[in-house]
Amino acid sequence: MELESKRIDRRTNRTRRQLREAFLALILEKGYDAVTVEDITGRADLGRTTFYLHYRDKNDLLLESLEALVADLTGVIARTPIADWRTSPDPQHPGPLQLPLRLAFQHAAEHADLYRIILRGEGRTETIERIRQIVIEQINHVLAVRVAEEQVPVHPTVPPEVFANFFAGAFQGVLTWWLENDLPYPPTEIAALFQKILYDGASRVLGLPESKTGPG
Amino acid sequence: MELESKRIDRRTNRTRRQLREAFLALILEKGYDAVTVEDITGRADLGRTTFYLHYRDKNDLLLESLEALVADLTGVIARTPIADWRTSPDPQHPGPLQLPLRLAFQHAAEHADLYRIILRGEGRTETIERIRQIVIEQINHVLAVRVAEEQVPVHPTVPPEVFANFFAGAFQGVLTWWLENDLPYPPTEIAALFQKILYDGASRVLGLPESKTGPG
Amino acid sequence: MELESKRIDRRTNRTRRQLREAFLALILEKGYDAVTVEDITGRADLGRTTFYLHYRDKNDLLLESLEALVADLTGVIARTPIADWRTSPDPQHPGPLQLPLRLAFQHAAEHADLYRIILRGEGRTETIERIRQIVIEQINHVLAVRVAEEQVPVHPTVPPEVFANFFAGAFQGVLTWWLENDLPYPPTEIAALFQKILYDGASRVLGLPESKTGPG
Amino acid sequence: MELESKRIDRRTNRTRRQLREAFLALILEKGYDAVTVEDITGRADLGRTTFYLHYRDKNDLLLESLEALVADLTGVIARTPIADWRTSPDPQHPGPLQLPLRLAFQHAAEHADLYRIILRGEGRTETIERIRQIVIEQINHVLAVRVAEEQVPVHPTVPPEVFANFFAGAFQGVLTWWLENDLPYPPTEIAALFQKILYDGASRVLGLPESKTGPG
DNA sequence: TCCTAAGCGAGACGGTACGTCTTGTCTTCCA
DNA sequence: TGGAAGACAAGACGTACCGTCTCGCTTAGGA
Repeated sequence: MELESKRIDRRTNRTRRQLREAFLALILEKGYDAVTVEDITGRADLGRTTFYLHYRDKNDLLLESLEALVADLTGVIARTPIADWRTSPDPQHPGPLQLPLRLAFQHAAEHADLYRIILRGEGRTETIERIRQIVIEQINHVLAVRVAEEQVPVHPTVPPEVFANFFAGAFQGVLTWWLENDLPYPPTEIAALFQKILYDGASRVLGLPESKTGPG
Repeated sequence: MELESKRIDRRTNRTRRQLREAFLALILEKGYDAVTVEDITGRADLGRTTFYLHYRDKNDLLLESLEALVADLTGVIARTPIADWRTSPDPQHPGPLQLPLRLAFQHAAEHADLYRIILRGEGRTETIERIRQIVIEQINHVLAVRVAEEQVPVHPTVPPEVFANFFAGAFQGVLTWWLENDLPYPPTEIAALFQKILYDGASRVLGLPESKTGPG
Repeated sequence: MELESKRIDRRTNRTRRQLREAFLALILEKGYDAVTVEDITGRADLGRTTFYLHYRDKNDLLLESLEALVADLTGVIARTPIADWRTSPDPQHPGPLQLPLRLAFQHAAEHADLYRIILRGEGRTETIERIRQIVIEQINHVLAVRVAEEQVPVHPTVPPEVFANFFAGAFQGVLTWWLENDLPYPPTEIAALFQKILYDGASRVLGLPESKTGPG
Repeated sequence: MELESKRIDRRTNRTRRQLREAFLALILEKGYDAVTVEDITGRADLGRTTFYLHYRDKNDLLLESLEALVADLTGVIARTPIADWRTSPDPQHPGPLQLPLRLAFQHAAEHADLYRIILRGEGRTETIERIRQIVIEQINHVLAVRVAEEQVPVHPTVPPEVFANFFAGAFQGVLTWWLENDLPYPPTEIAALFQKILYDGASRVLGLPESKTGPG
């Protein structure tokens, strides 16, 4: 394993970091499309050739950062015992994905710039789609677990796919707004607000007269 | 009115339409970035120069279509009496925006290709953002009306902005999924599903144990 | 003949004159290459289409003027009896081409702007070459006449072609200088100076010690 | 010296030579105006971009060659001792500029193609004008020296400027004819013919009856 | 006096060339 | 051996003119 990276020159890491940082800064300044390779190497004080020594193109460089970020997030979530997902951090308001949601908001707060880049769709919308898929998979997983393990009678008034995309979209919407407005609430709180709307529904949240149908 | 359009050559409309159609088709085939002006004029059987006679650049051409679409949608909604918004089409399940939501899904069904282009973020994400803003404005408008006219006690357990972005994101999420999967439900039905999740909340929809808190 | 120009609108002449004058003025201002058809019609207060109604292209328009000029000059010369060529206007200093030379300088004075344009090589060097050829033909004609009619023993120390090109070049050189310096001498005088150098030779004109060889 | 040309890629010289040669060949084939940059790079087997890497435009490329040529010619003349100008190569027929004239014809013979291009007025007439000015300066220089150093009584029957332009024009005329007719005489001989006409005058050369006026 | 052929303007259109910009490859040199 | 410098090809861009064409308006001269 790792055969190819035998003995990486110390400079290599430095160079790659310079390129990465220059690029991210430039994206936030001018937008992905407007940034040229020459901009990046200029800002990083490197020759244009050097860029191609490390990355195939602009997108390759960005993906490196984004992949790392995605990996980090999924790692953080994977390291929490699934038993805690429902009740933690707040056993008063149990709900599936409580913990992962909070962790996601926290993760976004810690890497706000990168998340902004992603959510603005800068890195060719693929990444935003990647994250969407991760969210959807987690939801499907949880839904499946509920059916299988918890013996809940399955009467899906709403097709799981619709629900999952509703969830993922709402999450993206709230997260984007939160980041673009410079985190007006702490991560825990925005996570709680999100869950309140999601689980209780607009009718209760807004104090609307209840619909006449039951839960399905 | 129409003072500025003195006396337009009859050919003009034909030419612009050809360009528009060629471009939209090409975007769906190869994606916005990969389409060159020469591709467009080639497909439209026109000279490259002619393109620049009508549009400043690729984006200008796309925006024309998108602006028209947005204007059409807002027109459709504006023409419905606001009194019908809550109770129609289904007085059994009243809810603000019932009608506009259904109209939006119907509009998307009628212009599925264009909506796909927009929701994939092809036309430089500005348009997707435009639509988001329109949705958010409508929501804010309805929330304001409720407070002002209906004398509902205002106890916003959730800040309106958070709710609006939740709503807009969820809508975008469901709409995207629906279009990318070739409209697996009729517009009325997907609109109903969306409203069920939104108004009733995930807990009731999925049959989860209710949270212990009331509506706010 | 002239069947095609049945009934020429009076405007036509006016239009062509406007175009011609605008073009010549513009050439003197910016040089032939830099003048566009739009420049011309703009200056002439006409539509671009109208230009092509009368001329095939820029060069065609210029040629019209130049052809007229050349025709005029050859006409003027042709109308003088060849018997006068040698001795008039100054019988004291007889010399072939005395009269045509003076007429040419006078003609240039009367149409100084057009001649400037020609001699600067603006109208694609063809015209300058045309005039050169006319001069050379006249010289050859005179040389031939001398040999044939005057029974002069032919001992051409200098090949006629060389002499003719020497002559034509010298003429062009003096004429150009004269026009570019705003006619510092009257036509008669510059013609006389030219002939003095040409016929007497630099040695006598400059007071150099004579060459040891005779006339040939 | 040469500080600016730090370290030029070896390919550069090769590339520039290819471009130069392709261009000159094409000018002789189709004329300056009809040659496009793509023609040049096509012939030179280079990319169009590469052209702009080395030259600003077509004219810039041509000027490089022409400047070099002019510099070479003036260099050749400047290296001859001025004492030899009058009597060499032929002390029998002394005359100012004898040597430079012969050198000029020889130079033209060695670079016939380039001279043809110049004399046809291809390179925007500036260069032809440059050479004219050089000739005129040399003549003025010689005339001034004669007056100052040789104590010749100054009775300029002909203004020096007129004489200089006569000379320059005649030289251009003979040179052009000589080149366009593929050098029908060796350089030495055409130089001698030119000087014979110039110094002896047309009357003696053609065997005309002498004018009654003396040299001044 | 009408009416009709022309001159004319406006502008769409295809085409060619331009000069610029960015990309990615490759080569050579330097530390 | 990593990096800098820079030549090069490829190809898209947006602009500038060109010459052609069509469409209507205006106007002058013959019926």
